Amino acid sequence: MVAKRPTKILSVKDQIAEQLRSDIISGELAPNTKLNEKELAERFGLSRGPIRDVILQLTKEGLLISKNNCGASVNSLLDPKLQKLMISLRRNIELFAIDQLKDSLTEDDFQDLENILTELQAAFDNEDYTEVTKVDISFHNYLIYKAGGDELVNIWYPYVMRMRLNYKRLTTSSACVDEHRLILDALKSGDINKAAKAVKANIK
Amino acid sequence: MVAKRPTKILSVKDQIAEQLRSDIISGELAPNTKLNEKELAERFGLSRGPIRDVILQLTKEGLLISKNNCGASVNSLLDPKLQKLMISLRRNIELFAIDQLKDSLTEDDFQDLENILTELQAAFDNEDYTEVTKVDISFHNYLIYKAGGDELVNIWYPYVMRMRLNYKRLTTSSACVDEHRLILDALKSGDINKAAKAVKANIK
DNA sequence: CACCTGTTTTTTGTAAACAATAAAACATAA
DNA sequence: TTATGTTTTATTGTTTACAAAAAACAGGTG
Repeated sequence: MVAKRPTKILSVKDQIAEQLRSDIISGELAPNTKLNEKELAERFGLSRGPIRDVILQLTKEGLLISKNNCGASVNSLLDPKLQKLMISLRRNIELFAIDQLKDSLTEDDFQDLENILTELQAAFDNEDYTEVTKVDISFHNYLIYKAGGDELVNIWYPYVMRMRLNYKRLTTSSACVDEHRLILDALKSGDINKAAKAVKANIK
Repeated sequence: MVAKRPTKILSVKDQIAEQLRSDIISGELAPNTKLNEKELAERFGLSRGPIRDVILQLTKEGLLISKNNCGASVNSLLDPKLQKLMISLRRNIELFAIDQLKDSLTEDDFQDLENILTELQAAFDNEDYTEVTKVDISFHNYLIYKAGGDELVNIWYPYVMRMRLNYKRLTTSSACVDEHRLILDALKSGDINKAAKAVKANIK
């Protein structure tokens, strides 16, 4: 049998979560917007059960905020102090990942990362900034997962999402692509310090 | 009207979550134990709905691990590398909290913290180590909440719980009380550096 | 005996009805 | 007009029933 890259199967809930995250990141769902379970259920053609699960999940990720018997709404922007803390925490995690990956990245990995960069550039060219954000995240996610699996992704992901809330309008400059190019090239050349520097420069 | 400290009202789900956390921390629910929704529902005298919510919540906290259509089980111990990372992250958060609290702690706060220390000592004397853990956490939680509210607590809490999994059997030494005493005294004297040092020494 | 295959059983995922709580609208009295 | 208390409405929390998936089991085949 041919070795095939496993195609990612997403559960219903994961797909809905993904969609809501996009809506929040894109600004379609502005901070403090109240989410109505019934409406969401109708929108996605489901019952309220799975919707409630997704809401709980996004609440734990910090994108939503829920109060007992009062429903959930889109969280507001982070206090600047907390945002600085989060940047520091996320850097800490990503630098850890880089360090772990020192010698374990294969040619296949580099190819995957190259492909992601291509997608990133394409998203820019299409001016699809929601997609840019998603691809950007997927680049980092690739490294984080490779370094620490689901466990590490789970502690990292909330920071990324929470921070994105604060950067609604991504600086449209394609500096984003360049920054990730720097990271990838440093990794390819095996220069960990350079990679670490590039990562630090990218997370801000 | 007399100023009264607001009594904490816990939702049904929060109480169940609390109980399950205790069971996991105490070791009653060992790593890799599979949780059955129906059994849990019967144990707590509820239907499966709220139980599922709690399971999802504890999964996000890292105490449980869930797979689609396969249920949830108690998470296993952290890889030592990841544990080191988590210690570093948690220190980062708690040092931030100390820094924020520099000038904002009141006499009431100090009294509250003193009371917690008294509870901690009492739990030790009773050799109720599950309670010790809970009170220990509540001490830190007090500071974290004071410094950054629910937002900060939410990013901090998972680290604490996840780390506790690794320290099943708390070193029974009452050094724990002393360590927290050091933190509190440093805070009282307004010596931030000393407080920071004491916190670092306590998180390990 | 190992291995595969189809069936039964158990468990989780989803849907829909019901109960309880909170928000809103309204009426009443100071 | 404002404040308070009541009724109505809307929304969330919970239960129950049903559908789908996974696990356990049994029988047949090499």
